[in-house]
Amino acid sequence: MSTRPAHIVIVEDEPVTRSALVAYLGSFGYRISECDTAEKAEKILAQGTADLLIADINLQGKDGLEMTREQRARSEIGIILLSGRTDDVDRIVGLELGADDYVCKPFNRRELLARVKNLLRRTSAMRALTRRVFHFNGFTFDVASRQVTGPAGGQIVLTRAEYELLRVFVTNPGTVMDRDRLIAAITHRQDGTNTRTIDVLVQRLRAKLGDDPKAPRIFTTSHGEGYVFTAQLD
Amino acid sequence: MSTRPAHIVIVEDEPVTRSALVAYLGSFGYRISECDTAEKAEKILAQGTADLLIADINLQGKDGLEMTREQRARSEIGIILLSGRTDDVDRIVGLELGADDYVCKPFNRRELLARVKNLLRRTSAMRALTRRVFHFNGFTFDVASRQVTGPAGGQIVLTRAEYELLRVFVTNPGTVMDRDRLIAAITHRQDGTNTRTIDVLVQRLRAKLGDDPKAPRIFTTSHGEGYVFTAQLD
DNA sequence: TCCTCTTGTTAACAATTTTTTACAAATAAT
DNA sequence: ATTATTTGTAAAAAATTGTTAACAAGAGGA
Repeated sequence: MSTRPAHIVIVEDEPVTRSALVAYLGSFGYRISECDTAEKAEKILAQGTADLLIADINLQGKDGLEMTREQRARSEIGIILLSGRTDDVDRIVGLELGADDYVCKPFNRRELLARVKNLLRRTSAMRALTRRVFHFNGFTFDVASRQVTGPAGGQIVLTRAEYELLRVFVTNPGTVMDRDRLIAAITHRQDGTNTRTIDVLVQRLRAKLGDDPKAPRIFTTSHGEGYVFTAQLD
Repeated sequence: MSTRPAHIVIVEDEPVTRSALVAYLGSFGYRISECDTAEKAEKILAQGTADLLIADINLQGKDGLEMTREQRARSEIGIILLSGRTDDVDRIVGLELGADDYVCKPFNRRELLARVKNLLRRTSAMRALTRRVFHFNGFTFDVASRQVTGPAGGQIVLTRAEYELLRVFVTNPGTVMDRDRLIAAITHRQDGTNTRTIDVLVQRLRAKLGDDPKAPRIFTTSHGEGYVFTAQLD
């Protein structure tokens, strides 16, 4: 079965270790995104396409433990922590935060690969089942079934692009996202899609959810930057 | 979470370690079955009710590695291996056989508990995928007998291709699958079958299960990509 | 074998969705 | 206030999908 390769995000600020990881795992056909800071990794994770996160526990700025806490709050992505120290406390804290595994450096590549494989087997099954439902301004958005229910209770049918766009917004509330990022999240095409497509899609979402651009409550325009989801999620 | 407690099978021939494990994990509400040999454990595992296997790697007779190999061939149960030695080779072999984790004695109880929790979170999702009878939107789909029963109770007869297609959908809920992948799943031919065949088959499935493409609840079109099964499995 | 029936496949055209284009309206800067 | 830039909207164009119908390939029976 020729299914798409798993997407692994690697966060490691030590260049040697990082490139070794990227090269080794990449050679097994995985799609790899490499980052040197938590912030860059989170941009990629926000798109919701990643299957596995491999993060160093000691990063400049936000560290692997903090990333684990934040990711676990919002997704069921697989998490493997890397650490230079063999510290019992660190390891237990990481695992209790929800990291699936904790590997100490220097690690054996074959062992890491085996752990990656086993974990991906678990998460690929999980991803299909996790049900995520968002509530905002009286609307209900079920990501799995792709259904939106309005305040009055009626079904609101979204097209694929509208659904993808709403999913990106809802999973990144309060974050201004530029058109390029939004396009990357919704398009299935290779070539460069016109950024104005986003404006049209936002307009259609606004029309379907009854949001007025002059007094926006859900999708707010950030002039010169992009759009933000400004509804309160509850 | 008010579901039944997870069922953990512990195989350890050293009485002290075993009773400590049983007492500790049992105190967190798990249902524990304890054994001192692989053979006794397999009798329990054969019932198919277990969620997690914790096995010592060095047992009299059949050992933990052999158990891992055998269990992995037939089920997706979670497996944690225990070992007295800190042996790289043993650990890698265990992981490559499909064990989810490998813990060296003497282990920290809190760490083991964290690993058990994390793994159970993964396997509970997975168990749903190895199901052979699916329920969704009032329908019952028995994969083995190829029978579909409608909400009203009547039998719905599927053709071979329709059955294969429904099986692929139901075993990959929430995953957008392109037409090539769906064709590969339903046809046994090598030559290039027209991808539009899928559209026609999806249409026929929709007709038989009463799904409206304009407001889909079961088979959702992902424009430019393929189709997704978006019914909630329960 | 021939016929009949069922299923799988293809083709054609209608309907829908996505993307582009064009222009009006709004915003920010000079 | 004027200008340039950016966004909102509508409508057309391009791409994709829904639907129907017809044809082909097998299966089973007379």
